[in-house]
Amino acid sequence: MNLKQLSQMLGLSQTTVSRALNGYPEVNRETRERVLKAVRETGYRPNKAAQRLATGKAGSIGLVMPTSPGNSSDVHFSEFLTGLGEEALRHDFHFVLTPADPNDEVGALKRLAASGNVDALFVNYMRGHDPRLEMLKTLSMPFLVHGRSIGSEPDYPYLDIDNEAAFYDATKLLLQLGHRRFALLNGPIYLDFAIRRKNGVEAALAVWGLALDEARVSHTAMTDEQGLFEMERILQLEQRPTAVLCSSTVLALGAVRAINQAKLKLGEDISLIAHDDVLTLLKPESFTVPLTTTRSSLRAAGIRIAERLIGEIKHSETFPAQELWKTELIVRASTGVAPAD
Amino acid sequence: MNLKQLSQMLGLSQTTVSRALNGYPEVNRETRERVLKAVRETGYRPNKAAQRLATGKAGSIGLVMPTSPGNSSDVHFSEFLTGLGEEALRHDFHFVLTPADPNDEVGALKRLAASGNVDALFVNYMRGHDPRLEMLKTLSMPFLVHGRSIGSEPDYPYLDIDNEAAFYDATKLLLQLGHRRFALLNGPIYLDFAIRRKNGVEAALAVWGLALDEARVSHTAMTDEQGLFEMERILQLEQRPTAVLCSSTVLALGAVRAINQAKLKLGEDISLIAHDDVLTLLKPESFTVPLTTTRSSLRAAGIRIAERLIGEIKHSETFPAQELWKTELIVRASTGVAPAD
DNA sequence: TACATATTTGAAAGCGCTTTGGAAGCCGTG
DNA sequence: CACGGCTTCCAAAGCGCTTTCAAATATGTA
Repeated sequence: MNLKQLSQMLGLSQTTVSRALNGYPEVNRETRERVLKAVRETGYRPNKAAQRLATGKAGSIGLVMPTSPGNSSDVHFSEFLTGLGEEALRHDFHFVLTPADPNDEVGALKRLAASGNVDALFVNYMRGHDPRLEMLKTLSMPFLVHGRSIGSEPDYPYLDIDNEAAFYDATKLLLQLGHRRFALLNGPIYLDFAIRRKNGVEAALAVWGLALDEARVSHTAMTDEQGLFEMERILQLEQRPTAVLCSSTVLALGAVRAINQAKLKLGEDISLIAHDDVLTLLKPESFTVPLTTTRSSLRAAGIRIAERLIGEIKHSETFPAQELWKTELIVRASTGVAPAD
Repeated sequence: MNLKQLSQMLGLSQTTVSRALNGYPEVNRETRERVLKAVRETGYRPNKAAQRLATGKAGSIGLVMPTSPGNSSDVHFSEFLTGLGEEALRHDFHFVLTPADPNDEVGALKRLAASGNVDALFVNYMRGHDPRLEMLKTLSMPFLVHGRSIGSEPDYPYLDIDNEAAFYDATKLLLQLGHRRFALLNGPIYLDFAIRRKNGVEAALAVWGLALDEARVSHTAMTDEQGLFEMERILQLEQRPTAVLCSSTVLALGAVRAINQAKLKLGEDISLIAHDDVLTLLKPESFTVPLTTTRSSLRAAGIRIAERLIGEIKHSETFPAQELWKTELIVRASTGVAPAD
């Protein structure tokens, strides 16, 4: 069933049917309803390739699948993708995926753009001074960055959360509770968000005239295993910290296990604040001791990013190029007054 | 730059240029070379949408991204995808991805097929009597299954490894070494491969007149954390097993940790065989005690599946509909003679 | 009533490619 | 020389949609 057949069936021209379907105003209400009814009955679906050829729009967003160790296929990425997918589905968009050699992400992106299969690009897992940015700017294809790239001119469209403020505030809370010795379980140091979070912690400490002890900082993949491992290590240091900041609830999962194994009481002997991406599988409120968190939904970010990209493609809408979301500091039982020395 | 311009530039017809590019035989060698040279110089890339409209081939494979807990975004899936991607890249194919609600995988698949964006479908993470099969069969679009679905008529095209034989052989080896008490750390029981692997173990035990004690079996997500957890549990049972079979080296990672923590010697006090998907990040030979494994490369499976699907789409080649790969039993230090009681 | 203005529809021209159905030129053969 | 058969090329007809331009009808105004 194609447009021609459908329009003949209805005794209308292809023009009118096409217009009715695409929501143009200049078609009579009755006619439009008649068309929509027929579509429902026949199950007609416009041919994408034809649409694409006619409009030049592909109806899809390209993304390069990260396959490098440390960020590949982790639970955060999948949570984000779910959001992206939800919104895309709503607009009948889809993703085109290229799994790429981590050493050739720029090339993969370039090929994806040249393939003519996508009309917008999306990148994430930004690094400091990320080389992909330069390339994207030369491309004359809409793109959107999730996160930012410290060290690069911020003249590109992005959606990011205010990582620095989040960790600044979290640290400040802990400082106010009397904590003076801090640990930080962070993501890979080459990633932008990790850099900013660390900056946030350091900035808050500086206000109190304190510095972050590098020995109590870890930069690892964001898995619970790493969390366990690093927390165990840090707890064995002399002068163990009384406060811990975690870049993810996944890391916190391991960290909490280490804390329990060390027979320390969370929220009493040691306080912990984690960043909560609102993962479906891991809720900070359902930890034995509910976790204080800085919260920002990764899925919501996915939805928003899809919304922006699709809007740009469809109606060449312009969105604020740069969005910086505030995180929410939610205090639960894992933070308490610092223990007396 | 489009075909028309290119052909005018060359003083040829579009027909000839198109034929030259697509490798048709009825074009003079000189002419073809002239065309190819011009393509290289101008950087001409045929418009995909137009090709697709003209040929009806989309040049892409659809897949539904599993987002359900337990199989979402795990390291196995990403390894497989890398293989798929490698081969696809070679043929200028790409994937179209739909993240789906785990309760509506059938619907997602259907929409993907109807979208006209793909010309073949791929499914994996097969379950017993998988409902997706019925749907795929009605679709008149090539598809390929990774794995099989026990309980369904095996009349669909698939690529699978012989899970039953793999675990049969592994168990047999252990039996021959004198082991009599077995544990099995398996994947989720609703997944086909888990069912078959368990069957393999039981079949081998039956030959010796033994049965698998359900208390020593676990069905969990294939993470190292679960491996650790379950192995700890099993080691605390009275009459602990002397031999362990793991459905993945990832599970084995945790299991080995539990074994070490229990101060047991791998390959002496307790033997272990894991199934090795040849993950880039986790090599059984680099465990402290190298692991005996049943090996079959997940990435190779990805490559083969892409090859088959793309071949079918491009040249309507027909491949053997059903392939069952044998796994390789590789003996290393983690298996030894059963300890005297 | 006549004319201007909305409102609604349609014919036809693409979008950039593939492919069908010839046709031109060349060769060898009888 | 005439003819069939190759080889090599081309004109033109789609593929199924969108969109421009124009026409037809309905509505309002003087």
